[in-house]
Amino acid sequence: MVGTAIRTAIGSRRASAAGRETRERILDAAERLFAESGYSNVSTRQIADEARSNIAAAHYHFGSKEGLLEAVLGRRLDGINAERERLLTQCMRDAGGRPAIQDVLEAFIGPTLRLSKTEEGRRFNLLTGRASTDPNPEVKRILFQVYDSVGRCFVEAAAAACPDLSKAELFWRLTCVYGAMMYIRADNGRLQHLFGPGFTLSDVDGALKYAMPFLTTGMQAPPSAAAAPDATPSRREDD
Amino acid sequence: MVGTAIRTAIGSRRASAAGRETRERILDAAERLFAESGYSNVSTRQIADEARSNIAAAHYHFGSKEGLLEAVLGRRLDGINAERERLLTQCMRDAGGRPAIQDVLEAFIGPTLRLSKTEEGRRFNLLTGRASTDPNPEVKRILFQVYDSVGRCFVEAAAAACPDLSKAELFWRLTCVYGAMMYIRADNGRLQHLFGPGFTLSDVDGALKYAMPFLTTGMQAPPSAAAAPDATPSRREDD
DNA sequence: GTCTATATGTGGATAGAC
DNA sequence: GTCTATCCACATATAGAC
Repeated sequence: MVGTAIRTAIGSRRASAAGRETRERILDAAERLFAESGYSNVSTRQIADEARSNIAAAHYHFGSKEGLLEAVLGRRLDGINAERERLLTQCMRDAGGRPAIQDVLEAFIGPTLRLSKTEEGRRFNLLTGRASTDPNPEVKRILFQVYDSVGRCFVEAAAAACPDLSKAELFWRLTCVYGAMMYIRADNGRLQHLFGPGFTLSDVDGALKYAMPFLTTGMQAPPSAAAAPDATPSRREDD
Repeated sequence: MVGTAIRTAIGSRRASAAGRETRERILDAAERLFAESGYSNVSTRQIADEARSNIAAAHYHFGSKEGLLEAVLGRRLDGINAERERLLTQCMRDAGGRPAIQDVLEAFIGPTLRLSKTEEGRRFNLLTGRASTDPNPEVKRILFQVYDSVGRCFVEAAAAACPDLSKAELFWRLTCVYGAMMYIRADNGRLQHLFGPGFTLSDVDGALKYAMPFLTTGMQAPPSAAAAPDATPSRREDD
């Protein structure tokens, strides 16, 4: 509705020690509360209170609640996603355009999973994991924008790593990969509830040791057309 | 906050043709709107309008917005989850306690994926997929309650199908399975956006043909301890 | 840049007529 | 059972003093 909010406030911000501190406190508070309760369930009031500031300051710095979410995401994702793209490009180049799928998965998923080694990183993963299925159009728009570039790199690299998969099969397999990655990040507690105490999705080593091989093996499954029951058993056209 | 809402209204409901019609119209409207926008982003007013009724009627029949969500979920899940449990129990029994993992996955995931064959089933999957990462405590409580029993059946059957996996490894693999299943249901449009037109998660045949084998193969990966780099290559203790 | 006070809208829930 | 009218809490956003 008010998409044309005052972005000038952001552009005209100049170095001011006190100002930057407030700004960062608001970002920290927003990140924490968005992660805990979800974008739509948190008010700018709560954020301002948590930041020991007030609503007006939040609007002064970020123009709107939407702009605040954008800033919260950009603050961390700009760096993370640049690294993921760099790793993806590099493993493509190192392998002469035919990377191993485990390297591609590691480049795309590894950096995000490892975020959970710190408490604030874990919180940020919770935020993005929950946001990934948020129906709010504002949230969707921002996510599509922030993840578009790295997502394209990933699909391209995965396609190069699995040249004998049809585009349809790649689509479904990468959906499963995305799903697993986001579910780990969103950490909804379902499996912990079923498995009892002692199991946690925040265990980065467990994720790398157990989830990554699951996904790698799944990606390496033979193409479904060739694996169909009673179908031509051995002939395939490439590779 | 108001968890002790008037449940008597539900209990005291007796057969009344006009009443039941209104009730069903409200459930239909709530299901549609919850699926579209998420529980927290829909007001009871919108639901009442969509049902060509009013807020008071919704509160009369369901006591609260929370009670309404509970009824929306129960209406379909009671049947679906009973069927899933029946299938899981059956494939355990048929295999003498050692079922094939693909049968377990099919029993647990198949019935929900096939819901998407109808438009209203697809909408319902959207609703539950989005709800699965909803941070709202009301939503979490209801989901845990509605899925607890079938979830335990599934974990038990999966453990029986994969006896050589440690509990930790099973935990992580089933997390991946859950993640893929929920991501397909939540259908956030990310992969369609990256793959372009012609690809859709509503394609039930595609899901069964491509996603299920991915998950089955992942579950069948050798245990990670034995698959560790440069580790003992062939000796394993069971099976 | 930061605040208080406020404008303006909408949320869930209920009272009470019919 | 169904409705209108209403209570009250809280949302985003802004005006204007400092």
